[in-house]
Amino acid sequence: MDDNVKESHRLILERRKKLDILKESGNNYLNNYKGNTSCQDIKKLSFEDNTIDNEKMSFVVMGRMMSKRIMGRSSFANIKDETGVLQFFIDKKKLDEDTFKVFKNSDIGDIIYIKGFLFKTKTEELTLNCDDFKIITKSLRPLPEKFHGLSDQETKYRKRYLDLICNEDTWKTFNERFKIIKYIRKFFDDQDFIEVETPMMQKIPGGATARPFITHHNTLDMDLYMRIAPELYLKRLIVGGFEKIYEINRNFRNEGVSSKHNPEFTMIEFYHTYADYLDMMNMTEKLLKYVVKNVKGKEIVSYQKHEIDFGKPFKRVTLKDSIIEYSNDIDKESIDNKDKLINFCNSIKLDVSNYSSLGEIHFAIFEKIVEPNLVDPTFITEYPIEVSPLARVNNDNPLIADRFEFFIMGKEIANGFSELNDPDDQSKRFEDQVKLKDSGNDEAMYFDEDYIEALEYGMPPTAGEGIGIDRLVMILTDSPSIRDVLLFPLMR
RNA sequence: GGGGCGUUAGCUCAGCAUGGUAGAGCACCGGCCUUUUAAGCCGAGGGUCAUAGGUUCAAAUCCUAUACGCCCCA
Repeated sequence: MDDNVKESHRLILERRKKLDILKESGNNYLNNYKGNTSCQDIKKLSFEDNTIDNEKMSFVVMGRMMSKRIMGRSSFANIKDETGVLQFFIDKKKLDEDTFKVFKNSDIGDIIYIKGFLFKTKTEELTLNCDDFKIITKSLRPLPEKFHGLSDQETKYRKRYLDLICNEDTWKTFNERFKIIKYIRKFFDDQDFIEVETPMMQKIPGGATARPFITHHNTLDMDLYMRIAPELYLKRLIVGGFEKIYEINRNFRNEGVSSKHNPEFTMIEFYHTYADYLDMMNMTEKLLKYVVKNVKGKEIVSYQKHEIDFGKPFKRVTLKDSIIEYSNDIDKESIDNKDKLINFCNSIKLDVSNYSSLGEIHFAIFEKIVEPNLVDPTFITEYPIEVSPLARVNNDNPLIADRFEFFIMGKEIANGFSELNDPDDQSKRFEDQVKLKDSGNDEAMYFDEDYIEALEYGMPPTAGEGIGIDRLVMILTDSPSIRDVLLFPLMR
């Protein structure tokens, strides 16, 4: 109650008084009013094309009033709907007295109904000349300032609805986000992939190395984990007979919050039987080119003043070659020399004392010196087997997995591989993960016996991949922070 | 976890180095105004200067701590 009184400062009280006046006249949160067109559709019309016939046409637009310019007898104002903004005109002498009073008492932010015919102003702007005006929903709080809008980052994130009302850029970003997701779906649907759903709450969190969130089921008195990835369930479906599937959904990882990390984030994972990781790379390249073409309408996308060319073939480099390329001190001779590598790590202040294998050290070096530099769309291949516990081992080299990761602007966008379908090998890999977990690595995987059992029934050779949707959206919408592409990012 | 920056009217921001009764624009309220578009002109109102301490005759301003946010690093 006290909070309410405190919140009800003068601006709100004034608007509440206006609401009371509306209520007295019977206009109490009206409904049952519908527009017959949109701001955008009106703007497509023109007198020159003879697409406007004021004799026969009466336009009704519903939306939010965004600005108001009163000049005695005549007034101009703007209405905004989902499609855009339209100017309307009010002539005091033309409206009946009560209706004009309603307009006079309207506030910026009110949801309104306007009806009238079209004309062109001196400055050639198509404008709706109103013969009726109603306040449909009273807005009790003043909107942020009309010119600067809402620019406080914190308020933008916490009160996203205001950000959406005031900032065209925000509106555009989220429209693009959902357009990107739409085209990703279309890409897979058109190739007869089936969209499936798998558990968000899992007894054993699997499919990635990450710390999970724990939750609790009361009546079963059982702890459950929010999923860190859907992977192991999707592969159970492959065992079950699905051959092409995908899932677009949220994953939850209990790690730090930063401009690149939100505790919940969206991934697509997709699986294709009788395909391998090379097929997945080709498919990824096709998918991204398809999405960029359809969403951006061009091949070159600029991100934070860098130009990213999606038109040319994506680079493909092995992990070891990438290390050699981005370090001055390591060459073909020393890349597999552990002592030299450790010396190099010390020289770049990279602590690898917890790692015993060459593969882990390679991977650590890669993450530190190569990853941030992968600006152009680039596939990295030949990942060490130790850091790829769910991937199939390469036929020719037992130290590497048939796996790739894909990077743009130093961000890991995708991770894919030929799936490990040998249950005994998978069992050993899980055991290695459990050892890591026991030695204190709380991101290591659990042993999932049920999954091993599924593999024992036989999973056809399959390739699978996950793509981080948020990071992709960041790049395609030129957004510096993941929070800019999440409607409601987690705020403390 | 470490470092830097920030928090002043509903919104966007000055003011702070050098302490002396809180400022502007937008919004809102009243008046004028028949083609405006950041409309204009005249007038009025609006503040726990993030929070809690401290220094001082006196703190938005200096100091300390805390909260929240942003950026960089691990």
